[in-house]
Amino acid sequence: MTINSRIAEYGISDLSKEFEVTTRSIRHYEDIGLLTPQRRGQTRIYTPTDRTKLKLILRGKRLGFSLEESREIVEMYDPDQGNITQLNSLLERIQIQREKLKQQLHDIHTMRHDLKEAEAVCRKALNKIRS
Amino acid sequence: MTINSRIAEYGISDLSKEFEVTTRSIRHYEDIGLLTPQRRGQTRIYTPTDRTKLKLILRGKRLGFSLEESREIVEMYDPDQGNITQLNSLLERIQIQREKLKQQLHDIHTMRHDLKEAEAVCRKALNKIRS
DNA sequence: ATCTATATTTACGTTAACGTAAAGGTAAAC
DNA sequence: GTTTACCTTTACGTTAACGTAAATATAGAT
Repeated sequence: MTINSRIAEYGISDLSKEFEVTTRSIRHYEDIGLLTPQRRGQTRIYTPTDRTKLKLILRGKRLGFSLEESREIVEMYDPDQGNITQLNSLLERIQIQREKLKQQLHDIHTMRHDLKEAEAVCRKALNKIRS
Repeated sequence: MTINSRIAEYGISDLSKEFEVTTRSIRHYEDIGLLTPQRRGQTRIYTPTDRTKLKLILRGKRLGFSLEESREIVEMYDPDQGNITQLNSLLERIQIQREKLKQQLHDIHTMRHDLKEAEAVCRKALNKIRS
């Protein structure tokens, strides 16, 4: 894909390489409506916004989000700023995400602590063997 | 399940209720060798160690770990403290887990920041409507 | 004794998130 | 002008992590 590098746009393999994800996956995200790139002919052209959305999806994946959960995140980045009801529902979902992240944060801290212990036990065992 | 409550053991539905997970899932974890409860007759009896392992599995799930990834964690809690090679490989895997958690931690912080921004935008839009 | 609750095994079904292969279009390079 | 390197669509396949249903066992309550 030779894409104009002065105005910001990307080909599918550009994104594929940058984020180390297959083109199949990127197309899949489009299939389910998470991405909606433009077309030049029949070739997909991605804007910086598309790129950011992809980044959000992949970050979600690293945190164990399903694609449906990531859809929420993506929609928060690119919200339907319509009426008050929608905005309030958005605020609510933001709050729910916060809670989830809080729980994950707690889990990570606990797991880090456990790993420290595991390492200590391990090192002790090694020392015992050496002596 | 009526289980002796002085010595610590649990029935499958005890654990199911405590951790809000189906008995099917608990049996599944046994099917793939993540749990190995004793039997009384043909009924499963879980020790505190089993319970802890289950807790580790579920914590892993909340962080998006696959069951195979959680197997690593479980085995760290209950290691084959055999030879030096095994202990060193264990130390290595502990380090790998650390890296992964570090990345997740970073992702969480970024996402929290993004959520804050999203909320701000949202509140601004609400204020604009009201005025 | 029989109802109720909970346990078991077996086995087929389901969903998400892609993988993979086939068949073809396009455009620059040699 | 034909290879090379991409791009496309279509469609069937795969894996993980259970769900769900059926048939059966057991133990305590009425």
